Amino acid sequence: MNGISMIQLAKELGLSVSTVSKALGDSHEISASTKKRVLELAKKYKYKPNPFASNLRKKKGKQIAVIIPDIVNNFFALAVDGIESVTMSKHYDTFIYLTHENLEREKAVLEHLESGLISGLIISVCTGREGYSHFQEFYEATRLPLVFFDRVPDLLQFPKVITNNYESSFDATVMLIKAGSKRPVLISTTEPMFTSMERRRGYQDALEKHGILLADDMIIHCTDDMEQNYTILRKIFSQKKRPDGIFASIEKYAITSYQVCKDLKLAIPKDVKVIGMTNLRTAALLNPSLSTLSQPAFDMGKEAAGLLIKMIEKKSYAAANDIIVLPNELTIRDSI
Amino acid sequence: MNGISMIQLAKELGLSVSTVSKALGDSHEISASTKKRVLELAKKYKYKPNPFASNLRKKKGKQIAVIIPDIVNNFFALAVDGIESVTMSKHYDTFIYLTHENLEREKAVLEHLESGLISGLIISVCTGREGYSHFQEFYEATRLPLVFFDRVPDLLQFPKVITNNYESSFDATVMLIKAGSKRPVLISTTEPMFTSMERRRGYQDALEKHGILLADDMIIHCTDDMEQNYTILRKIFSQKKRPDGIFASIEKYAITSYQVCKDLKLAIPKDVKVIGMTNLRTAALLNPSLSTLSQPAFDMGKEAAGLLIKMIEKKSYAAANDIIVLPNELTIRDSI
DNA sequence: GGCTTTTACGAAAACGTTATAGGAAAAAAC
DNA sequence: GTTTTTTCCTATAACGTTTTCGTAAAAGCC
Repeated sequence: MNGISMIQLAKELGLSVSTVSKALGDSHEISASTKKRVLELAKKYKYKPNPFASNLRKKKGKQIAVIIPDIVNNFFALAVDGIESVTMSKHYDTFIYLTHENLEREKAVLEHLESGLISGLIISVCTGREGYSHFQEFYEATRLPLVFFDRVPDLLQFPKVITNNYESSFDATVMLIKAGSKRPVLISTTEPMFTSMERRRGYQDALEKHGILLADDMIIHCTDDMEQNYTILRKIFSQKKRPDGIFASIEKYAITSYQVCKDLKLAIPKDVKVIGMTNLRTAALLNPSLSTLSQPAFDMGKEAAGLLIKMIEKKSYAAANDIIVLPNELTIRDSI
Repeated sequence: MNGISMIQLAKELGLSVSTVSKALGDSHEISASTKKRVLELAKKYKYKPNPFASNLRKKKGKQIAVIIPDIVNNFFALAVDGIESVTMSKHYDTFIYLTHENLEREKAVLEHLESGLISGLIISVCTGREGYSHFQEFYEATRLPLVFFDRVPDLLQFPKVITNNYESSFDATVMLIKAGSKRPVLISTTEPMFTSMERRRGYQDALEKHGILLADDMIIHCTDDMEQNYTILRKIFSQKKRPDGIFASIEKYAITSYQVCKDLKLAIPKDVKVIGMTNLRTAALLNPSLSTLSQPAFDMGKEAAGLLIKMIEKKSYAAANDIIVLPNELTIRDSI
């Protein structure tokens, strides 16, 4: 419909289509002079190879997909930024799909991508109790390289980019305790996930090490629904025997915690000390400034994309169940 | 490489490829019984049409692209969320490209997309003084539908989704004045852009209407570089005759304004009253809570994507230089 | 029963590439 | 001068669809 095709180029040059194709591919079979002629005419007409024809013939393309639960979240936005910085420089195109923590949607996207539209996949899974067999199935069906980041399925043998969740959660909890919290709670997701498990382990071990008994109600499970979370937290913090410390293991939960404390007129950090796992740019500007455990989101995206492209381009990279671990950063501010 | 092809389906069914193709396309040329047989076998083998072959033959596909300056920005993240919600439901795939306010990058992406990879394009332009001829050229070359949102090139005849920037900026400025600001400044971009012009007009007219003389230094130009902005603002607010009100026309500027006021120990709203044009979810939690003029980002994305897909699917939709105007929302909090 | 129309399918071309195989001319080897 | 090798190009067959056209058989019509 739009631009000129290789066939037309060949015709005008008095060459065969295969010669033009090879010339554009800088093949050694083509003489320097011919290459020059071809390149010049191609440039003159702004020739662009048709990606569909090319992908069809080569049975692969330079398109990858990113599947994440949410984009309105600084962590994922930064990760996408990191991914895009790599795909851009390597001349890959990046599809984006949002699951909104909906497992069915995640499965649907995966099934859709079985068509072969892409050559690789970067995923941060949505919370779901049903296991991760759909990823395995996707891989069996397509044999496409996939890389997980942050929210990874621990049982599957795929390359992953994660952070030192256990250690940094341990440290964050210790900070809460040292700041004077006698009864710090963990706000976690309802769904079992490797990431949250690790954070939980860090939290628990820190409590244990400091002789604090872990009561059942000290691990608070929240959902993806902010209003529901508000209700849950408000109820807990309205109790007489309310917690005096919060380790919010997800960005959203930190925000809601602040909201609840504000509405219940609980002073931070006097009444409640808070550390939030978040990449909010405004953390320092909150009232009071929020102490954060932030993930190297941009770098995680970069690493994941770099790994994926390496896998796509080098077939040798078969035994790729690498796990890249990057460190989280603990920033203490006024909320503690 | 992966799944089964139509050819194999046809072979197993004892039908021709064309019959299978038509059956899967629910053509009237095919009997109900045959359709049923085809569908059943296709389902059994989880047949997925090869999108490259299909796109090549049909000369179009169900892929669109989104080009935005930034994703680590609540406004654009929400817009992408809105776009994705539509493309997802209409079974389109969405490419994402980030320009980071780099005009060369924007041009490069556009040129890359001239290959025909996509069937439509949604853009929010990056700040740049060189005009917008590359969009026109892209359109001439591809005849592909494009929709602009928020940051639109006012001179080009393309469909656009914008907000009532003039009116809402007027209102926001009036609020600052009524709150007692004698000398409210506008923090704007260095680059001339339709959006910022409109906001500026609203600001100016509000001043004029309230008898405040607009001095040269009351419109502060900031860039994309947050550190540089910090320096600029700090200098201005360190002066003896410093401003007593801020209308930050971009999310970033609001954050930096807070940072500067905090560092200079200027009390908000006592010393400086602030309204920020932003979609920050944490606006209410800032210290003090930030009064905002927020854009209906999600809905803008939805509208833009809806419009684009309508244009892609109905060829009749030629004279599409619609302009959809959505209202901004002014939320007064403690910063004023 | 002879005619036209409809139904239901198949053959083949096309979409624009890339890869394989082959071959003429030029260069190198002896 | 003949043989071998290298250089440089072409023809052709894919890749997996969709679409156009053609045509038997079935159905409708009088």
